[in-house]
Amino acid sequence: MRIATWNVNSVNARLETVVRWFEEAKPDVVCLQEIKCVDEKFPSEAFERLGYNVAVHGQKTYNGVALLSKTPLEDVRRGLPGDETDEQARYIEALVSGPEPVRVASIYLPNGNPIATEKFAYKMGWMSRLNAHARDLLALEEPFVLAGDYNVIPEPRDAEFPANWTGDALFQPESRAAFRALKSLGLTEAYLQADGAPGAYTFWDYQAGAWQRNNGIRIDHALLSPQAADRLVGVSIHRDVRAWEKPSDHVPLVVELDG
DNA sequence: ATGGTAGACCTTCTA
Repeated sequence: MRIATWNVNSVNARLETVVRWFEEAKPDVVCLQEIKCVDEKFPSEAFERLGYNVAVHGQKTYNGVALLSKTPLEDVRRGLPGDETDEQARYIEALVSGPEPVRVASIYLPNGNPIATEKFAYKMGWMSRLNAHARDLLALEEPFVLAGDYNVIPEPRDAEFPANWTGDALFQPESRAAFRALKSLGLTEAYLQADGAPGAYTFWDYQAGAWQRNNGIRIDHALLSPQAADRLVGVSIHRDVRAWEKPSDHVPLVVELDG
């Protein structure tokens, strides 16, 4: 089964592009981020027409995440546990049913810029809560995939111009350490399993000709539980989508699991 | 050092 993650930068502004990609890539499960709409404005019918079940955790104007699946979504959880006062819609998780069920989460980790503000503190707090939740999920000893826009550049090789990101929340030592800490819990980064080559970027800014200059970064990631990692067959980045008409600034990352 | 673009929405915020 193919599980994809894609920050679409407004699902309604991007609908034509998103539907086209669904038709071409035929993913089984998709984690969307930055849908930028409330639940009622999510274009569910467009995806249901393609045979997907839909679960949404939306928000007005900002953020918003969704899960789409060919098989029914059960046990849906909206919001990252650990802070009842957090109103930002950045996490949705569900059990993807089927002969070999997989729990899947769509993650939109806070950007955190500028550093030295409450935004960076929020990012670090969010990563700490994600770590705690991942520990809880690992205790279940089930296959699960945490996929999304992590807003973390893990290593210098994950940026075309790493020096440009000095002082940016995406490349701060604390952000990178928190990402490493997640992996240290026993999660497998799908990327490293299948493709260790540098330059495998997932984001190119709209500004300053970043795409034309290949000024990209790798910030969309998929972390797998041991039970999911055992089923990992491959990973691909749909880089060509960045050159389509009216593209998102992110491209889809697709993880293939056996079964 | 600045500004460049995109989206939601209404004037500025987020990225």
